[in-house]
Amino acid sequence: MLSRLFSEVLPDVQRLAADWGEDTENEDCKTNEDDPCHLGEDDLDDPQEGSSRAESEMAGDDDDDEEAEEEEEDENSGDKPKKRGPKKRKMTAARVERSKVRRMKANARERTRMHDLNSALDNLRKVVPCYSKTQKLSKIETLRLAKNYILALGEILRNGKRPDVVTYVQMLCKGLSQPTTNLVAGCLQLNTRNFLTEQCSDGSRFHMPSSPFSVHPYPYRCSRLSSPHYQPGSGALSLRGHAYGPGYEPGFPAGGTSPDYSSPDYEGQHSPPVCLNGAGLSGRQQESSESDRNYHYSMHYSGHTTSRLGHSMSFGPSGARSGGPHSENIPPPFHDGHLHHDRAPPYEDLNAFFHN
DNA sequence: TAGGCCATCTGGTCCT
DNA sequence: AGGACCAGATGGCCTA
Repeated sequence: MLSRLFSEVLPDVQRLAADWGEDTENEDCKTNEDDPCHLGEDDLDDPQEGSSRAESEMAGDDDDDEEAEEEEEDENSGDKPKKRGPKKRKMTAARVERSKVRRMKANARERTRMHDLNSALDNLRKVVPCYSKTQKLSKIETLRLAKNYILALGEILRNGKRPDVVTYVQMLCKGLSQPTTNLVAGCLQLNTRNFLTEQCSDGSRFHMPSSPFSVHPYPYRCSRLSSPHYQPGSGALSLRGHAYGPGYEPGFPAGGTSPDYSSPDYEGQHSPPVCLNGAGLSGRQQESSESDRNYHYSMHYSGHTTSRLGHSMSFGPSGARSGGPHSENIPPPFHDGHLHHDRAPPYEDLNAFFHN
């Protein structure tokens, strides 16, 4: 039955397709297997409904036959009043197939595009003050934090002096969600504490490192477990309303006790290194058991390693495309799997720019 | 279970 | 025609 129907209808379909300048021998259907854009390999395993639906449609000939039959009926129904306007192209079987293939290609492109976008976002995550491979900032928070970070750095450069930590954190956290705010505050606080112990022998005041981008001698241990002041869920580090809670250290330059950032040491210096503790980011904790293992959360500044500048400067609008899909122009040290203190954040660019 | 976040599909629009 | 981009819809996953 089906074969008879097929043999009767197919010639008409082929003739119609030929009338429209399309060849039913067109390799579109075959290209589904050869097309690089075709959903193959993992795509075929994609549990997404749409894909499976499209594939099931691709596999089914009955639908096409029905459509072809309908078209034949339409052709014969000359009694009906003709519609005005541009004649709508009939969906021949070939056109249906082409449409499906086009849709699948478009889906594949869209996936690739979103993957590129996400990889770019990942790279952005790595250069904003808080970064963790296991507890990623959400997309929107990453963008907000990046915007605030740029504004903060610009403000620092404009004023020529460094704000106190509280102000700095407030600048960074403007408009961020409470968990992210806590996170950033926790980062800065922990890092400040580290610098107090490492570089400020007097211990009375927070000081920025004397070198603009001094490299940390070792990766900071910034997990929640490493912070004796962190209290899970307490919101202790909230900057909203200056509710610092038990995590806040009185020795910080809050209020009017701001250090003398106008000292010559500060010329051209940038924001303090910050690191990420494992706490405070709600909803994104993928492997809580990893909190013990993830100590390499810090941002590290290395202004003297200008040899990396060339790599950093390779960031650009065309960077994402030049290396093909999923490949940003990121030098190897930026990729996951490296210790973060090996990374050369683009602060160097800023530094180099103002020292040229 | 509700809400947040995310990946994917999909159709529309604009541009080449 | 086809690609890029966008926004809406949908469903999955995770956490509080």
